[in-house]
Amino acid sequence: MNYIQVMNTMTLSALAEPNRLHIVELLRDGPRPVGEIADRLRLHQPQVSKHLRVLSDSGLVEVHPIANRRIYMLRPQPLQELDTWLESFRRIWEQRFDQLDDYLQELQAKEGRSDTIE
Amino acid sequence: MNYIQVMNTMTLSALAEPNRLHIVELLRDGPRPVGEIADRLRLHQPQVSKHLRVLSDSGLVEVHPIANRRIYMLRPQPLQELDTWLESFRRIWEQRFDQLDDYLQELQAKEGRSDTIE
DNA sequence: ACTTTATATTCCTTGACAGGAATATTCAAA
DNA sequence: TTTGAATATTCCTGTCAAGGAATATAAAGT
Repeated sequence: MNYIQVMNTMTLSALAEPNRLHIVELLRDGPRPVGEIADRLRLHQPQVSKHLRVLSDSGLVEVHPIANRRIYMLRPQPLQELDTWLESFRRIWEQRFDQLDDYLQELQAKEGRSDTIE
Repeated sequence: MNYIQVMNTMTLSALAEPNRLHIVELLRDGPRPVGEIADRLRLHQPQVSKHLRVLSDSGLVEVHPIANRRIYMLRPQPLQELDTWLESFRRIWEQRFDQLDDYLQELQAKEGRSDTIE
């Protein structure tokens, strides 16, 4: 079977915001409580909470409440899906240089085949 | 050397728009002129042109004018960079289950070390 | 019971961006 | 050199999302 890869835009738009991308990159080094994220990225706590909510809604992070604090941690799944989606492009990177030629041949063939309009 | 992967948000926000993502997924199958993209995705030509401009600005596609038409084609680079960026997360997917424990240990160590405020 | 600490939520304003409609540009064909 | 086909651009409008400021909530310490 040849599954057609369709990508989820929620993941992409969550990552597209620079501060959120930074948060994700920070969490790559391990789980962090909200306050520490705010400190390290020099953001105000409320904005960090809001960004974390978006990341959480898109499944990119999960929370672990510990006492007073809430520890945020990366969830692999969405990034793995992104990886799988990219997989479907890898084969193309190799044949790349033939693509345009192929298209042109296809085009010529079509026009040579008949003079009438398709 | 251990390069810290930083990702470009232009690529991500270009891909985050559903119609643009569809265009990219369509171009995965080969180069296409604007009109055909519009037909296949049932979009109006002007919007397609506008989306293609965004994709072009972010380096995701390149144009090849052929007579009257302009053939758009994927450029591998931005997707490859995305792939490289994801690479930096792969190691995490394995140690994942230890992460939270590690963090808690770290936390305990810190608190056990002294009673004074840091 | 308060007070403090950590985090989340709400309200407001502003800017970016997507789609629609109309128009401009470019090239080819007659 | 006018006409037509393919594509790009402009202008307008509405929507949505991000940041700031203030406030709410929740748990811990005293």
